[in-house]
Order: sequence, then C-alpha cells, then structure tokens
Amino acid sequence: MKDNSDMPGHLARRFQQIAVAVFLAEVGDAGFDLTPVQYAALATIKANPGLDQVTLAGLIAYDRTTITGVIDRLVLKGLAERRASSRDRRARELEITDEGRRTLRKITPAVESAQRIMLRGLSAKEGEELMRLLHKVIAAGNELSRAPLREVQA
Amino acid sequence: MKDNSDMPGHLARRFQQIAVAVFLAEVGDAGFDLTPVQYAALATIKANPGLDQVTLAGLIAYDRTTITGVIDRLVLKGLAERRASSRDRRARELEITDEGRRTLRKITPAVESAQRIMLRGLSAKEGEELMRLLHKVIAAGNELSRAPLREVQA
DNA sequence: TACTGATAGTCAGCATACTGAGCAATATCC
DNA sequence: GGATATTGCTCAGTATGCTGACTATCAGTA
Repeated sequence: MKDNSDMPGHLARRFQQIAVAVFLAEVGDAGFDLTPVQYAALATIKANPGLDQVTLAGLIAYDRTTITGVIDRLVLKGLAERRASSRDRRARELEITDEGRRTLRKITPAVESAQRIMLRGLSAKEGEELMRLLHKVIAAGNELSRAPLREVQA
Repeated sequence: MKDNSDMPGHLARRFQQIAVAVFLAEVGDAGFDLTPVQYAALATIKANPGLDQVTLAGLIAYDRTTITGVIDRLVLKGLAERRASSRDRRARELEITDEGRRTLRKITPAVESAQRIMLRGLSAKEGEELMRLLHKVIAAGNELSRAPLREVQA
C-alpha cells in the first residue's frame, strides 16, 4: 500500500492547511480578523467595482453557494456593500467601502509576509518552480471542480 | 496590486479544491461514498491496528477535534470500530472492520486513478518535481499549523 | 499520598466547500 | 407573445478544519 504522503491529494491538503494557518497568524498578528477567502473576495471586489456575485465567484474560483456567506461576513464587518442591480433585478452589485479600502491597504504587508513564510524552506528558484507547476496543474484541472476559475468577458 | 493567482496561498487552495473534486468523482463513479479524509483515516487505521485517535490524527495531520467526527462517520458506515483502551481509560483504540478492509481493497483503483487525474497536465517529470517541492515546503512548515504531522515513536 | 501538570477525547461555535433544491427574473426560441 | 430554458441568488444539509473550553484520566513529584 502506497504511503499516504506520496499522494498528491494528501500533499495538496497539507499545503493548503499550512497556507491558511500562516495567513491567519500573520494577519492576526497585524491586528486584523480576515480569512484568506475574505481577503481574496475583498481584493477582487476592489479591483472590479460593481461586479455581481457570480462574476466574483468565477474570478476567485469559489462556489456560488459559498460566496453568499463570505459576502455576508464582509458586509457585517463593514468592508463591503451589497446592492440590488438596476440592470438585472436578480443580481447584486458589490462595492468595497472606505473602511474596506483602508483595511486592504493596511493588511497588505501581512499578506505578503504570509506568502513568503508559507514558501520558506524553498529557494527562490524552487519557489518559482512550485508556483509554475501549480499554475499548470490547476489550469489543466480547472473544469474538474464545481467552482472553476472564470475570466471576465468584456 | 499583485494578482490573486500569483499568491501561493491561492494556488494551494485551488489545487486542493481540484484534488478533492477528482477524488470524490472517481470514488463515486466506482460506487463508493468515501471522502479523501475518511479514506486516509481508514487506510491509516488498517496499517496501524489498535492505534488511538491522537496518534491517528498525528499520522495524517488532522486536528484532534476533527478526527472525532471523521471516525464517527467511519463507525456509522461500519468500516471501523472504536473501543475503550484497556491500558488507558482516556483513550479509544481503533480497528478496521472486515467491511472496511473490503471497501479499501475495492476502492484502491479509483483512488490511484484520482491521483493520476489530478496531475494530468504535467509530464511525469513535472509531476515528480511538484511532489518533491510540496514535500519540501510542507516539511518546512509542518509546525505552523495546529495539526502537524507526527511520526510514530516506537 | 496529595498536588500539579499533561494528555485523550469531546463539545460548542464559526468559516469554508460542496450537493441539491428552490424562487425570481431574464433570455431565447417557436 | 408565450412556453421554455437559463441565470442569479439563497437555503438546508453534510463534511472538513479550526479555536477555545471542559471532563476524565494519567504521570510525575514533593
């Protein structure tokens, strides 16, 4: 029987587990209470003002049923706003608040520090190679999860 | 602002997301209802009969509060048994059942197929390099999560 | 032996993720 | 124009994963 730790699935889970722990530790030390998922959502809302929830979900590969709760919490924290769209009454337009912008700005050093820490143990070259391989394998498997990455169409 | 997809944390999450989806699809197609987490736990119980929950958690890097529910479900499905330990009345000894052994045996092809599918898009050489780099980065960050990997001590 | 600390397990509570279902609104096609 | 399909969002239910707290038990020591 093959060892558990020789399975890509196990390594994927473990790397993600460490990445989340490092993110929360760094951001928490900086005095903020924001999860990796909430951070990515907020940053993407800022970069694409007025986008709807499905588009946001596609840009960061979240399930549409997950994004609802994530936005709930961002709104609860006063970092984002959810408005009814005027063009499509089904859709909600998302905006970042001033408070959200401030938070993003102040949190950035901690987020970048976290990315470095989670790659510690690898040389710069190895880190880049890991990123390249992950990009490649993720691109190939994009359609295999219920929540694939979707580019914005003009 | 750095793109989301340039962050190792995002790639970690995405790879894990795809890995889980592929695992569930392959195992489901084979007619079984077992999650990656449940599979790893069951395989580890089989390889270490009579181990307690904390040891199991350490061997697969699960949190001890998570393992409780996982074992609950394995027991519920009749794949494992949980007994009070005779040596330590705090501890529970875990055993795989015949049904669990049968399931593990029949599920193996699907599990191995899943591991191949989640690496599709990479050459054999690239796949090995990805595994090597993940191993290395995970080893370096092992203590950074609440549930680090723990070797069995004789 | 009594005290202290550590350990095994569970529980409540919260945050992802997913399945599947449902509602409301929009698009499409005849 | 009206039936049909599709889309945006939400909800209920289930499964990780974590924090922090708690009980029961064990181990070490004064």
